[in-house]
Amino acid sequence: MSTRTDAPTRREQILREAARLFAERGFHGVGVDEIGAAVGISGPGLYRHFAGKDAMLAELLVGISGRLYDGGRKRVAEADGGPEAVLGSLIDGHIDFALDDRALITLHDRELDRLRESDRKLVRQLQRQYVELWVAVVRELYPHGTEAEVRTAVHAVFGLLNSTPHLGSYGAGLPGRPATEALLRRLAHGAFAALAG
Amino acid sequence: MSTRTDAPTRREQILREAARLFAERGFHGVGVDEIGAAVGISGPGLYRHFAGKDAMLAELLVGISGRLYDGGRKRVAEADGGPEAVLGSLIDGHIDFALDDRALITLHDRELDRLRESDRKLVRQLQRQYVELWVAVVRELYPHGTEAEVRTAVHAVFGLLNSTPHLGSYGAGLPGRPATEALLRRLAHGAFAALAG
DNA sequence: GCCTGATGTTAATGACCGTTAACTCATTTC
DNA sequence: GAAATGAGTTAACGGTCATTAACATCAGGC
Repeated sequence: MSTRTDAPTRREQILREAARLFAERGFHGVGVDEIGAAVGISGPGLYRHFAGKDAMLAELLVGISGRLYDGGRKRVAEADGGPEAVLGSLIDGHIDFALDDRALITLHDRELDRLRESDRKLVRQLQRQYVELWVAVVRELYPHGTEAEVRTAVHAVFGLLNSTPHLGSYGAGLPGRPATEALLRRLAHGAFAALAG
Repeated sequence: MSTRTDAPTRREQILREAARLFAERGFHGVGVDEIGAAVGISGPGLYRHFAGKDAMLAELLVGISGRLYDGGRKRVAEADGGPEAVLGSLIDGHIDFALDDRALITLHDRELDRLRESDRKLVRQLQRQYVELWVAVVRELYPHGTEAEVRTAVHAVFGLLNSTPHLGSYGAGLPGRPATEALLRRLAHGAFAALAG
């Protein structure tokens, strides 16, 4: 439980840069030499820290889905004020995540199939559990929707919240961070409200 | 102007299979031999129809953005009934597209940077023009929003509508096609309605 | 003052893969 | 009916790239 003011360890540096590069140019589009260069060492030097390129991707994806799920569970447990408050907290958490870790968001649904069977299973299970958190609370709020409908709606709202990485190409003229948060929050609530129909 | 009951030409076969494979495993993840095998010829045979693997991707991406933009323009021109009707028509069109061409949707925002500079520019320009169609009508409907806000909201709704490819991994238990259409339509309208604040 | 382990380095290896070469075969064209 | 053209084939080339080998450096612990 360190206070996280420590200097980042070499492994962490590598993971961060690898995430950035993978998100920019895809897993296959980035060479180990490039990743090495990004942290000031050269290609094969990485093998002192990771078993291979695949291992980096695996650690990134497992880590991200785990953090997402844990964060969600915590929010479900801690929010007080009924289902609306829980859903609001889940939305806020996901927005933070989407804006903080755009690179990982991109990776998360782009490179999943590059993983070994076992890792892929693990990631998918974490994803599914995270979705279940949302589905449970949304069904509580809008009980007349079918399970399938609600699940699809939750995925759709994820798509909405995860849309910010696509804005990068548009140069300037974006709203600032707090405005974007507020906007996404409003849109997500609006979409769910339409479920009541 | 053929009535499109013709047998698909070989080029078209190749493009369709290439799109499917690229979407499944990424551009770099698919070999030319595989693409060839999918249409019953072998790797290098493809070079009778395309200048190279890159050319296939380029044709797919330019084609898709072009069709999207043209469809949008047509709908803006033809819809009657004021901005709400136009927006409704744009949403319907995008939903059709997202459900019909999931593979291309996936490609569209995943492999854009594999293109030659000139093709990439063209695709981006078509994308931008398509977005502008939406931004114009949404601003008409919700005039108090800033340009940046509206643009971000439009992108977010694209994310929402394009979310269906991510559902594939979830096996059965999805709503049927018409139900999915209706649901996405409702969610999109709900999100935009929240812009009014 | 050495030994050891952690962390790098560069050079070599080997697989994969896009592309080209050289050649075959059927079909159309004159 | 020969010539040309279109559509394939297999074999070879060449580059890229992850991974491994072999070697270097340098910190601490004893």
